Amino acid sequence: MNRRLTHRGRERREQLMSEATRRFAEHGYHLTTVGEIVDAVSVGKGVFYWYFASKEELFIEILRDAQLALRKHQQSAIGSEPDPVRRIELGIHASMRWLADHRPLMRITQFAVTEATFAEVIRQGQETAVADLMRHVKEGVAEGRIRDADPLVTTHAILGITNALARQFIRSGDASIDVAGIAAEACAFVLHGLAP
Amino acid sequence: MNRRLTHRGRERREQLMSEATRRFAEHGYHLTTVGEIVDAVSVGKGVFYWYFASKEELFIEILRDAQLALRKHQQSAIGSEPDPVRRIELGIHASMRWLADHRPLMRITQFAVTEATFAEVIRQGQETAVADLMRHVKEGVAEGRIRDADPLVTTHAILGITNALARQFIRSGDASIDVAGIAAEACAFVLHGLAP
Amino acid sequence: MNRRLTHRGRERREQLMSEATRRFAEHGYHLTTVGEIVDAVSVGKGVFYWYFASKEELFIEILRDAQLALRKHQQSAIGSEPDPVRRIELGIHASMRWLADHRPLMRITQFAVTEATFAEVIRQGQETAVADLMRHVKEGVAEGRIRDADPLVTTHAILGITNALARQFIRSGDASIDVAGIAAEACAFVLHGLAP
Amino acid sequence: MNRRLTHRGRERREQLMSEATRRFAEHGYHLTTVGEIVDAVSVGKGVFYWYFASKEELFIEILRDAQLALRKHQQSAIGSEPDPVRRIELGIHASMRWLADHRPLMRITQFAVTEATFAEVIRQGQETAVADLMRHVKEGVAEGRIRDADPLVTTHAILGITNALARQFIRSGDASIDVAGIAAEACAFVLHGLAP
DNA sequence: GATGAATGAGGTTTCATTCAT
DNA sequence: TATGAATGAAACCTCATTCAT
Repeated sequence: MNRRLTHRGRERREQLMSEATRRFAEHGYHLTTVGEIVDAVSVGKGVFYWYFASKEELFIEILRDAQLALRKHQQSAIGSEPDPVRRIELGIHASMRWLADHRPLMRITQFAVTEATFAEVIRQGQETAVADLMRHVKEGVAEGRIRDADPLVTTHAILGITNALARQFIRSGDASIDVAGIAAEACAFVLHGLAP
Repeated sequence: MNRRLTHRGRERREQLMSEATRRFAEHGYHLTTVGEIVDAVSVGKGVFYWYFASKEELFIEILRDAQLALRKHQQSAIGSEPDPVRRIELGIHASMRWLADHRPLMRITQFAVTEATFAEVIRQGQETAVADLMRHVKEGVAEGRIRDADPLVTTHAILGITNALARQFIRSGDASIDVAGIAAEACAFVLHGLAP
Repeated sequence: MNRRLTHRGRERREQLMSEATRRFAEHGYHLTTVGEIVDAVSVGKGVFYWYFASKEELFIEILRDAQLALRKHQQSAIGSEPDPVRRIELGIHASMRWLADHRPLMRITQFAVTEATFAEVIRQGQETAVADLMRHVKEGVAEGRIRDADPLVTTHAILGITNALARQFIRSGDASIDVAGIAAEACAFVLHGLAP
Repeated sequence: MNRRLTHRGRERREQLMSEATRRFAEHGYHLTTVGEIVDAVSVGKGVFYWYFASKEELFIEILRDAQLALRKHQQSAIGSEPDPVRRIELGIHASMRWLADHRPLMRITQFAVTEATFAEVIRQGQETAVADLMRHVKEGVAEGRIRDADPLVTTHAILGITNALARQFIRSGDASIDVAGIAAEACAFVLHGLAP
């Protein structure tokens, strides 16, 4: 499946990926058929298998790309900010922004979490995300800026809030949503919890 | 499907549901076949369709039962506690306990979230859960015990933390996990966020 | 695939096997499709997979049955004949008779020889056939009734003649062929070669 | 497909044929794909169809070439030997030698026998081989050197032995096999059968 | 109540062949 | 000559559901 592609080939491939992404997001992996995808792009079925080894492999590729892109977006947002707490805030804002800009990928990832087939890919992505974030948490604890609790739990709590709010408030296609506002509320909760 | 069942009939039905629950949790909805379920219970396919209108209906029933049971468990744990913050804590502990005791149902619910087919059922359950919790939050805000932010967001943040930690730390079959400890950490984060 | 079958079920299964045998013999394994077979029997595709795990498994079953049946036929023809040379003659006659009566199975076996997929099954059948025949050959050599050459080669030579003549003279559907005559000529050649 | 080819063109063509021969011999006709062949030779699919009208035509060409080459080899080995029995012996030796030197072609021929598609080609080759050999047999009978049986049957018996022993003892890639020895045993059997 | 049998649309994938470049 | 891309029929197989017994 590592073909050398012409310009036209690269375009086709991306066309198929984007159509597949849309449909996977809308109906999930199992209810999306290869037939639908190729019909939507108006090509024969063979084309699909010219560019992708299988439906599963395509899904995994989409998934990996998404994880990579989100991470890159976070890193570029955080830059070289020295304050660990500030880094966490920047990360939350960046994630929220990216998820809002790539809703289908958000849904695909959420779906993949529930399928044993993709567990390994998800696990790797999670692991990286946790490692990235936990670094900031530990540093914050060391500097006395963050409550001294189990950093792994703290990390998962932060991720949990971010994802839950993203899922709830920016899942739908409604573009008018105040993404920055949601991110700000997430940050506030992360920083203070329920404390008034 | 509202049959009057004999004693033996009720047993069969429950046997099928429990087997289905186990398999849905392990392989997901789509990869679990009716054939597998009836084979595992050693009955013919006709039996399945005697008790359930369809695979989908069965799944929905499992889902509804789970949501109901979790809610009951929470309510009985909260009792008539007057302090809203304390009620939230009790709710978190109860949820964590119940999820740990019903891991397959936790996984099934997580799966259902991603399927359009079950969106409505999930939405209803969520709505109830949010309403239940938000009552405490609003009361806490009114009493000045809780930071005055959008109560809906706050509610989802609390749910997000609870679910994320449950998913992460209670998902596996490992029975030796310190459920109460996880719940306590969740409460701590909910109450203080990162604040030291 | 070890189902308990009803009477009707057993009939269906045999109907499918016999239709498949006919077609495998006529067009070979690859050019015979499951669709053709079930259409010829006027059932849905699922029926095929209810009775057989796969097209390949069905083919193997036909093959094994054929090998077994031919061997039984040979053994019952040979009975307890004490003379090893006579046993060989009886075996040749029996083989020729059976092959003439089961032409499709003859063709299927000949086809299977050329497919790596079925090599193992064929090898086992061959091994048994060689062992059966070689016993007579060795005994004949010991009694001075058979030329003292490598018994394995001698055995394969006898099998080679039998199969070649069967293939050539009784392959076609022409029922008027003098099977016993062919068998007699095969025996004559086996006994004397070209010697006048 | 009767193109005038450049030198390089002829080389390409032979390269494709030799790769195809190898693969047809190893996996059979149906399981060998045009894609595999062109990939192995590192050319595009178009090249294949530039040199050959179809996969089938290619196979037939390989088959015809093989039959022709074997026949030439036999004839040159027999030369102008006057003794018909000796000619048969020389033919057996030559066949065995050639088959040992061209194992893939031996396998391809054996496969082709079982496919209706190639029946005609095989029939023609067989016919020629039978005619060639039968001439010697008839002459031998006329000279009283060969038992007076149906010459057609005798001819097929000789071919049957030769092919069976070749198949059994020369099929594998094992180069250490005593080809001349096998041929000698084949001749012995042909000359005397089982007679001591 | 219960079973084995049957359905058949629909799933993923393959592959000989053709075509535009 | 040569390639990558495209075709699309057809292959094998699955499975929710229904039905006759």
